[in-house]
Amino acid sequence: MAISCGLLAIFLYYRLSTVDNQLISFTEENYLKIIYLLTERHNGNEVSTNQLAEHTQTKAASVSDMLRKLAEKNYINYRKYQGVTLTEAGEQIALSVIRKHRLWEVFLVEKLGFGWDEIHDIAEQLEHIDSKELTKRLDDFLENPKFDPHGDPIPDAKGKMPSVSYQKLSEIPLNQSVVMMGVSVHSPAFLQHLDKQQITLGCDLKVLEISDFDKSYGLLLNNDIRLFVSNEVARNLLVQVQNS
Amino acid sequence: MAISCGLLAIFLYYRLSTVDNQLISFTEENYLKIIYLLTERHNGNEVSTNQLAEHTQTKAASVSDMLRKLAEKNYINYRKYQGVTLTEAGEQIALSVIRKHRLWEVFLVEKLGFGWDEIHDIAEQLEHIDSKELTKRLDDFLENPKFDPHGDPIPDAKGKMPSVSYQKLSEIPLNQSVVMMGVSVHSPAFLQHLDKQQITLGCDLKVLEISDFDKSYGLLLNNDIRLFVSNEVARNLLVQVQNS
DNA sequence: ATATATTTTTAGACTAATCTAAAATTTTGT
DNA sequence: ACAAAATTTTAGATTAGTCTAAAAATATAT
Ligand SMILES: [Mn+2]
Ligand SMILES: [Mn+2]
Ligand SMILES: [Mn+2]
Ligand SMILES: [Mn+2]
Repeated sequence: MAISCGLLAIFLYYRLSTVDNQLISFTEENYLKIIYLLTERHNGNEVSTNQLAEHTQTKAASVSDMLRKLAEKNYINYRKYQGVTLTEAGEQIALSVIRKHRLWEVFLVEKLGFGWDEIHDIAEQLEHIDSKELTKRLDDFLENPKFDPHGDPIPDAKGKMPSVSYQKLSEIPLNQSVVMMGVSVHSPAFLQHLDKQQITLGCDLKVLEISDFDKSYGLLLNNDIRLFVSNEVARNLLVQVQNS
Repeated sequence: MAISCGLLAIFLYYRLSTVDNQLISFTEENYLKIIYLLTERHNGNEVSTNQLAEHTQTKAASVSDMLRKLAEKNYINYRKYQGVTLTEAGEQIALSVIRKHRLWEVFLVEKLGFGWDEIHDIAEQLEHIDSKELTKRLDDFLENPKFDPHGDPIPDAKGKMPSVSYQKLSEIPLNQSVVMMGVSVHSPAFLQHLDKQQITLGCDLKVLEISDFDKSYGLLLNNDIRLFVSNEVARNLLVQVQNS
């Protein structure tokens, strides 16, 4: 009985980063991850302080402090009032965190049977577990998945994000058959809404009509079922034309 | 692409405890866990400030501060200068952390193929992941293990620690056949030392002699192999007489 | 029993991450 | 182009967790 033994508890806010042996906190990892994702969403444009405040659930003043600190550590390119982008070092940390987040999400769905709407908050915690060997073995255990349960691509062990070319369903011409590849909103409410209509990753979709009345989309699902989804839904479904 | 969505990042030092909806930090969880394990090791006697300082890798002054705080939250019984024990509330938190630690250790060995000497530090991180549903599903996925890879019992979901009755190999009479059930030291060095001699959980051991020269133990392993282990090793092997 | 040694607590200080309020800068609208 | 609005940064505080040094309490040893 009894755990113990010497180094029983070396915990907390700091761990040795896997990237360049600089100390990095959970908080810093989260900022870098969010900057990466927002930059990606804005096609490479700078991320603003207010945007970061919104996504970190803090105030702009707190973000300014953190940006100064991240800039000192050379994780971000920062000119006051001008927004930020990641440096190469910062991007590598962000990609490592995103890789872990998405691998754990695959684990939660494929191995533990969670629904895709239940996993994000748990992955927010697991993404900070620091062990290169663990990530490697998890990746193998999951058979090296390339996409997470929301269709998001998983960066590889070398920190390279696969490029994907998805389009919004709302931008696809009528009667063009496409495959459902991902979602651009990850809220449980949205994902559960899709579940109810049997819209899942990999399903076949075809826009048959756009209603004059409310701009909702009349779809053919899996060449079989007719259904309507709101314009909002159509704009958040990411699809790809059949690759023949 | 892009994760994001509203509550993307609610992180850090505080989470809602699963036990009684009081906020509890990683640090507090670690103190409670260590108090539990040291109390167990001392057969229910109070744990001292200096012992905690050693095991938390901090100084006695820091421990005193934390003890005041844990006592205010009614997680420990604390009279100044007299050491501490856990309250029922504190014990439940400790057992929840220990349960998660040991379940994750089983996962790392059984599913990811880690050696029993490689898992402790990773489990130190994973034990703080806060999701009752995750723990429940992990437990099922692992087929409800009762012991971790070091032979330590896993507390059940209701927070009850199974009682085990192991003896040190050094206290077993000569020629008594016993089963190897656990280790009382968890250092990688000790575990690797056992690996080299093929001493594993569940193996059969019999003390054939205790050397007059250096008090080392001459053993019969699995009714087959003769080997010597140091007195130190014999005192840290936990065994049980065959339950017929 | 009393002096000495050990352990524990307190006092005062520091860092990371956060906040509010105020000042500085940039953007927008006419 | 310039005033008003919005955004961002700075100033000054707060909290959790830690530290060192000093004081207080307890344990030990003759
Ligand atoms: Mn997610
Ligand atoms: Mn995802
Ligand atoms: Mn362990
Ligand atoms: Mn263990």
